[in-house]
Amino acid sequence: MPLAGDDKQLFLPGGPSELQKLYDKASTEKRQLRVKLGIDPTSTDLHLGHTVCLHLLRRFQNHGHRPVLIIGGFTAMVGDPSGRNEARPPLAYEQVQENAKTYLEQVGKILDLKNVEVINNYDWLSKISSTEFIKLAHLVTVNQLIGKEAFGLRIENSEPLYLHEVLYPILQGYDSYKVEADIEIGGIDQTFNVLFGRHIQKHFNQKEQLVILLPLLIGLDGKKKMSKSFNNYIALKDPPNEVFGKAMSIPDELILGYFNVTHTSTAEIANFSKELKNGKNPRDIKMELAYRLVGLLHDAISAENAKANFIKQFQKNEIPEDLDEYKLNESLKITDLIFQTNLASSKGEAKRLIEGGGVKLKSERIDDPNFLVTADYRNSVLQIGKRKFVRII
RNA sequence: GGGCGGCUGCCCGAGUGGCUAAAGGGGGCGGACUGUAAAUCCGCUGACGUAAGUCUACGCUGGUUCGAACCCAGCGCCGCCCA
Repeated sequence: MPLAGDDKQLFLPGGPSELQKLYDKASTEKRQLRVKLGIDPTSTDLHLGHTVCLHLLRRFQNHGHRPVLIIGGFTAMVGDPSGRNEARPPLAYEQVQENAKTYLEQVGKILDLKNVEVINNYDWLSKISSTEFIKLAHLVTVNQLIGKEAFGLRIENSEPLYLHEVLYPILQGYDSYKVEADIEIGGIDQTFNVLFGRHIQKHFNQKEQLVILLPLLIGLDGKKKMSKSFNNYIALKDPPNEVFGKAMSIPDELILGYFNVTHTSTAEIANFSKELKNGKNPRDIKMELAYRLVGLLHDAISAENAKANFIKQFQKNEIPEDLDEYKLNESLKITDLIFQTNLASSKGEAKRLIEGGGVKLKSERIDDPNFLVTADYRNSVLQIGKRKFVRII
C-alpha cells in the first residue's frame, strides 16, 4: 500500500480498498492513474491549506502516477459556493488569468513540475454549448443541490442564492470527464462537487473516478478553515521569518495536525504526540514544526536562519538584523515618522499606538505623540509593537 | 407588473430630528501576563490638526428645517409575498 495510512482520508465510494483495486488494475494495464486536483485561481496566493491535497498528489506522483492539475480559470470566475454563506464577488477574466500565472511556481514547492499535466478549464468550459450544458443539467435535481447545507441555510435565511452558484458543480464535474480522471482529490468541503464528477463521467460512459476527500487544515486562529478570506493562513510565498513566526502563533492543539503538511512520517508524529503527553513544552515541538515548514516552503538554510532570528527576536528580545531603513533628512515628529515609514496607516493611528504604549525608539518607550525625532536618533531603531522595526539612518 | 420590508463604520447590529464620529458585539491593533500558544485583564479602533477645531461618513440625488443617519420626494440595489 503505497499511501501512508491516514485514517482521516475518506474514500468514496467504498473505502481504502478501492484504491488498491485501482492500483492493481493500472498495473495490469500498464498505465498511469490520472489523479485530478482542481484549484480555482481566486487569488494570487496559495496557502498551506492547499498543500493538504498537493501532498497527496505528490505521493501519487512518487508512485509513478499522473497528477492532473486543473487550474480553474473558468470555475474561478463562477465562484465555488461550497461552504459559503454568501455569494462570491464575480472575478474578471483578466484577474483570474493573472492569478493563475503565479500558481505553478507555488505548486512546484510540493509537486515535481516535470511530471504534471496542467490544464486550464477555461479551455473547454468557455466553449461548451448551451445545448450541451442543458443536457448536463439533467443530471442534477435542484432538490439535491439545495440539500447542500450552505444552500439550505441561505434559503432558510432568505438570503440570495444565485443560479450560477448552483450550477458550479456541473462545471467542476465536467472537468473530470474532460481529463478522464481515475481519481479526484478534494477537501472534505468539496464532497458534493467532487462526487458530481462521477455522474458526469457516467453520463459520458466513462469509468467513474474514485473520490478521495481530505480533512481541511484549520487556520492560524485555530477556529476556521485556513483561507485567505479569513486571513488565517500561511501563504506558500510567505518569506521564511514570516512562515516561522506564523507557525509559532498557532494554538497548541493544531501542532500535530500541521505536521501532516510537512515531510514528517506518521511514526514521528506519533512520537511528538507522546512527548506532548509526557509534558514536553509544546513550544519546542512547535519550533520543530515551524522549522520544517520553512524547510518545506524554502530550504534548510532559510529554516536555520528563521529559527535563529526567532530565538533572537522573540525569546531574547533582541532587535533583528536586516531591517528596513528610513533615511531621516530633517527632524520629524514621531507620529509623522511612524506614518512615513508605513508602520501605521495614518498619523492618528500612530498617535494611538504611542498612547497605547506600543512605540519604542532606541529601545525606550515613547509616550509623547509630539516627541521630535532629531538627527541624534540616526542609526537607532524604531519599533512598533512586537514585530515591526525600522532602522533610522 | 403589484404589495410589503430592508440598505448604518472592516463585519454583525442598535439608533428614528439636536446629548451621534454614531450603543453593543465580533474582528483587528496596542499593553499586562506568557511560550509571539490558549485563557484572562486593560486600552484603542474615520482623516487632518500640538490643541481649540475642521472635514468626511449612516445606498444615491434633491428637498423640508436654525439643525437630518433619523422627516419628505425621486432614483438604485436587495429580500419576501402575489402575478
